[in-house]
Amino acid sequence: MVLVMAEDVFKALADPTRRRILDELVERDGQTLFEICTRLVTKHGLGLSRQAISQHLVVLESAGLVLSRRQGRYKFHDLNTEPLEHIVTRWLKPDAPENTP
Amino acid sequence: MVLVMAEDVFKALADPTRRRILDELVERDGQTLFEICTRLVTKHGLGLSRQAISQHLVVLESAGLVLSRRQGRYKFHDLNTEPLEHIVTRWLKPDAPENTP
DNA sequence: TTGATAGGCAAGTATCTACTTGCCTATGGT
DNA sequence: ACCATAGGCAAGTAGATACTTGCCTATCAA
Repeated sequence: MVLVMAEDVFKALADPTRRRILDELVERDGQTLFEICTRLVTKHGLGLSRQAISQHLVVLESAGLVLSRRQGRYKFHDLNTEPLEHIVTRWLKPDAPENTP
Repeated sequence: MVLVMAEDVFKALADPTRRRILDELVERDGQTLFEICTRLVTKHGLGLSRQAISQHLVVLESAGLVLSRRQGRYKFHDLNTEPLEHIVTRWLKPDAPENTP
């Protein structure tokens, strides 16, 4: 497993296009780059090139928010919500029961 | 109440210095700009000007993560964790977590 | 093989963002 | 009144970031 800093997670979430990509993967997991591209363009009206999406996926992977598995000439992308569950509790007061360590 | 977009919250959290400021406010609420400045410098070794911190506080306020109350020539800053509780659940599956492996 | 598909690499650009510097206003103490 | 403190405003700058364009490799199907 690759060591993922909270830094990377926050930076990955800072971009609206990357958040859209996560939205896409929540709706349908295991999409390829081209699938994500076409769905972002058609459903959200984003006029972005394939490379732009590809670079966003690299950022999301570095943050651990997306896991990819190669299969032939296809590369499928899966959402990984595990990094999301820790980053926010950092500032939540320990009075809430779900935040107590 | 000011309308706060999720966009602003994510952008506010993207900067490490702003996250440090939130850490400071978790530890001690109601600090002034100068208090935050000195504590960031002494405790975290950040060599930042007062204006830098001031501008960060503006961003945090716009995101709704910090609430400020003016009192004479002092302006006290309080942490508001309310925006943090919604932004992450966006990508967590709506059904019960951790029960479907 | 050839050709089409899926994806990656690298350089260039344009915009954004964090930070500084200098000057300004307002409040409180003496 | 004076002056120090607390903070804000605005312009400028250096670096980061999102996006494009062009070319390249790899896989599969005919």
